[in-house]
Amino acid sequence: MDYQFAAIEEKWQKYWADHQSFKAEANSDKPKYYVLDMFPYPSGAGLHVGHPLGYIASDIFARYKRLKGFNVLHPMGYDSFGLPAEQYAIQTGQHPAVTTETNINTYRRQLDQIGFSFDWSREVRTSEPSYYKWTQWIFMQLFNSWYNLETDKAEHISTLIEKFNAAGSAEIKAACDEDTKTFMPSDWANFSDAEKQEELLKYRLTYLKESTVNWCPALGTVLANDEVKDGFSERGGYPVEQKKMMQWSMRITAYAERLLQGLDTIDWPEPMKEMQRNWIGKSSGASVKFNVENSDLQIEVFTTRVDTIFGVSYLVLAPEHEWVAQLTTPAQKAEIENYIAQTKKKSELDRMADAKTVSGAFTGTYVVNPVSGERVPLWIADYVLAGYGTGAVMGVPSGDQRDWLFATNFNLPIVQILDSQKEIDVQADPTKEGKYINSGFINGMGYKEAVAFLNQWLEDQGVGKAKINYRQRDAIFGRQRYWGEPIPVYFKDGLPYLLKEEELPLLLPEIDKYLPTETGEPPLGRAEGWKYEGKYEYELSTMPGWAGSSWYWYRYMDAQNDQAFADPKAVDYWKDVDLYIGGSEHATGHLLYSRFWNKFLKDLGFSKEEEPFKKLINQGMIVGESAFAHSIGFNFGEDVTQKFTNEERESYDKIKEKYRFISGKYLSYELIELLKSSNDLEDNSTTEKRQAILSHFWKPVEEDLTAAGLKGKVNKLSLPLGLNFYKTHVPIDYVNTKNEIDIINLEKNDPRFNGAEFNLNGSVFLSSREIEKMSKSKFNVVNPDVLIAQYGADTLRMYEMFLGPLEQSKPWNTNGIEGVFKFLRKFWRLFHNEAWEFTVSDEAPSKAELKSLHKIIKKVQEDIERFSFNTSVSSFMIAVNELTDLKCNKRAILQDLVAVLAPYAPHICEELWSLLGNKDLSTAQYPIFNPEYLVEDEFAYPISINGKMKMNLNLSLTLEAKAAEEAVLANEQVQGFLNGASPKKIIFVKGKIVNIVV
RNA sequence: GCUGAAGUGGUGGAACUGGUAGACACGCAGGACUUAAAAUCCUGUGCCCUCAACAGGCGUGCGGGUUCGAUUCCCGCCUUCAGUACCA
Repeated sequence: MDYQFAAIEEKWQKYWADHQSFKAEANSDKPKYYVLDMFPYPSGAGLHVGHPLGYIASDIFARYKRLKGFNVLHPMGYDSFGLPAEQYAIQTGQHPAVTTETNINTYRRQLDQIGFSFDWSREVRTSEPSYYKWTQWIFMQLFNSWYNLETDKAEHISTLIEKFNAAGSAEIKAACDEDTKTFMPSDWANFSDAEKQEELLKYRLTYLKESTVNWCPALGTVLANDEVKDGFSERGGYPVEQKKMMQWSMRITAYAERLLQGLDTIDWPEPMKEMQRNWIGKSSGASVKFNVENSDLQIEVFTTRVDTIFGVSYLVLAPEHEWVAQLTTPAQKAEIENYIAQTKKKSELDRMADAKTVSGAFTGTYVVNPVSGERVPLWIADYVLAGYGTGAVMGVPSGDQRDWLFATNFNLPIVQILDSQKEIDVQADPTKEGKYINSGFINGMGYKEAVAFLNQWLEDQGVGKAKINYRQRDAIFGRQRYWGEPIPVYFKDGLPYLLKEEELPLLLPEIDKYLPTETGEPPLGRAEGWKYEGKYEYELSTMPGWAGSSWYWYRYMDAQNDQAFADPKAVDYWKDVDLYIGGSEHATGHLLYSRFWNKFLKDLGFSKEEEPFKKLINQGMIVGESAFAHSIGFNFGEDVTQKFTNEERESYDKIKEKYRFISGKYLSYELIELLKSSNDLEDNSTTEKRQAILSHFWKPVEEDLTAAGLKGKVNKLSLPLGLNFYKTHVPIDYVNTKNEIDIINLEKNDPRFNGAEFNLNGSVFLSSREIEKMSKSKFNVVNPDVLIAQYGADTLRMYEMFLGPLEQSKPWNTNGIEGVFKFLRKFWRLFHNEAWEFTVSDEAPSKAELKSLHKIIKKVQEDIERFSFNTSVSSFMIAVNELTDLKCNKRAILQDLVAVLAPYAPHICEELWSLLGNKDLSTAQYPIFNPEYLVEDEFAYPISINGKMKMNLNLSLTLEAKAAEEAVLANEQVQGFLNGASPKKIIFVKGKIVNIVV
């Protein structure tokens, strides 16, 4: 039979499901290997061809590892809490759980038909109570923990209480809030329960605190820093503002250093690591305290250039700094208040766009430089951020360009501090070279010496010390939304208390609608009678999207367990993820939070590995090729010498508006280009063509104008100035590879184009193309279902791999898919005779056949190990082409070839494998590569003269340099190329090249 | 601005440690089969000069350098993409 992909694929997908072919067990003599995909959010749109790219790669890898004798865990699940289902619920009243279930079913159907080797018995869904019970449980562990800086790990909160009981708080070294109290053991004993809880909250790894958050009014919720891009929400693109709110936070900053250090131990793409490093933003410097004149206050600043401290000519506070009001003198009060008001008006975006303009206001107060005793003015300016460092900086104009601009703008002194600084009257010179001048007791020192000396001096004087600062902030954990994990907390006397472990899961209550309450509380405030023990308020925020995804790889290890998030034995066996494939957009979100929770779980002894994902590969995004139909419209002016009556004016404006965009009439793209082309340097025929098009469109305008009695009072503007160009997305299904639009069907089937007129004469109608992200609204989504129906899953899998390197982002087009399909048919035909009957021979293979086979065994093995899937597809084609030329149908060759191809095209390979008389591929092994078959006695050496390749010459591979040189020079053709010139030198690289230098 | 990645035929891309640039595939052109089309098969296909062959010249973003030899290494520049941005 011919290659019947549909029947074959259905058959084997059923077989795999029935036989649980890919079920992994946590006990095996084989070494373990854990291949993980980033689990999807099941959106309503279903899968497009870009989604499976990473899944196909990981599936090939998983199947390959099984053939190589590994016990492979390759699971899949759904990150099923999220915003779209909730917004759909707000619009339609449909419960998010229902929408989610429907979407998951679509995803599952689509995933199944691609033939993935997932162990579905381990499926997880983050929105299932049996799953989020353990997300809540982890939250509770975090609440019950503090970070001990002495042991450098998280510990149970009870060890902190013991320390309070034994020695009070003075000696505690913890990652905690800044406003912790200093107290003696006796004080602690006398604290009321509420006071104790309040104090402990400042140490817990998840805590409630008044903090400045990113508030998104349109979504009605707060967002984490990584969910905000350029002042807009990542999802939905709504504006985000800063707001002070009581919020749950995760003390991820406690782990900043370990998150940074861990990056050096994992095999991740360098850009990913770099993004995380930037996000953590470690900088080392010093903190210095400046005394405020006529006050007890000390302003602490953080600087990375403590060596420049003698060059300080002013200090700046962030406008939001809490001391601004009390440090402003009465004389300056109005100015400062005015400046703060102005700053507040600016949105985050304005502030960023405004980066180059210098602004600020003087408080009237002076502070004292602790090293020089000099008094310098205290300013406020919005270039200082309240959220970073201490919200106060010292200004050193000679060494920092921003400080230089500020000083220049406000006439503050610019003091040179290093003898090597140049042209500081033109711009700042941030050099660290040279010796210090004008710098008191560090004069004459070099950079390193000065920093060490100053840090010590500041510490001795008690006015500062060396300090390491991180940009990363604690992660805001609460979301004012419905469709998320409820936080297992209730409030008693305004203080948060955890539920008991046995009370988990705290189920998401039913509510009447999915909007905030009338009093502005989160949607959970609508749940009637939803109270702990019938009287205490539950926390009304839910967890953020990243909560459920920050530990899910552990759940796959033991997905059904209701006693623990996973059996410790399973965790001990599977340990960590060996290969993780997913998009790079999760660099500072999911991947960072997951590393954080993993380290925490390890500290508490629930897992063993410091890092969860040993190797990470980012698949590139597949983007779409949108198509556009173009239309035009007119702008026209009026004859200024003739005045309009009111009536005329009115009808003129109407006509003007009507023809600004001429709807329902489209022009083929080459005509649009013609219209856009300039008047210069063109022949008359173009001008004529253009005039013809335009007069066609202008005719109705003229008629309308005449009817309104406006003829002669209106000017056609010169072209192309007077034209407007418009483009409309056309569904790409109606556009062929030559960019021709099927206008008949488009007009019939797409309501937007009903009754539309295309072109002037019904000729071929061209669209233009643009590369855009695939999305429904751009009508450029390619659905894998269609391709699978046409070519089968094996072709789709191989084609997606053939498209290019996995990591590279690339536009999708279906141009080459025929080639891959033809390859699979050709492969199928190797096993069949002319009449499409399955025929293989048991003859011994020839040397050439063995060579082809072992070349591909070696190549594919190497390619998969370095994730170069596209190159192995080419190699398969070469192998099959070679074997076809050799007319090879020998079992000894073909059986091994099937095993090598199986990870890429599993269905066709299972079929052939069983036709060859074997059980199924789960019993197969990857063929052993034998280098003997590739040994050659001869090699066609490229002979080059002065590095230019001239010819090939067959030489024995046993020849060494001397003999080879002689043989080359003895060759007539070589002599011909040399043309009498005598070689100066001959380079001979065995098995590679001969180069003759003349 | 900073950080990172990348620029190769008409197109997607290959060349893994400096050693035959353009594998494999698409597209295109020509041919076979066919009444015809589709499908299939065969041949050619980087550019330039040439009727053509032989031969030659030019070619991996641009300009230099190192080397017997550079897509690969070094220096400078240009372009594109991604991330990030008043971070003190």
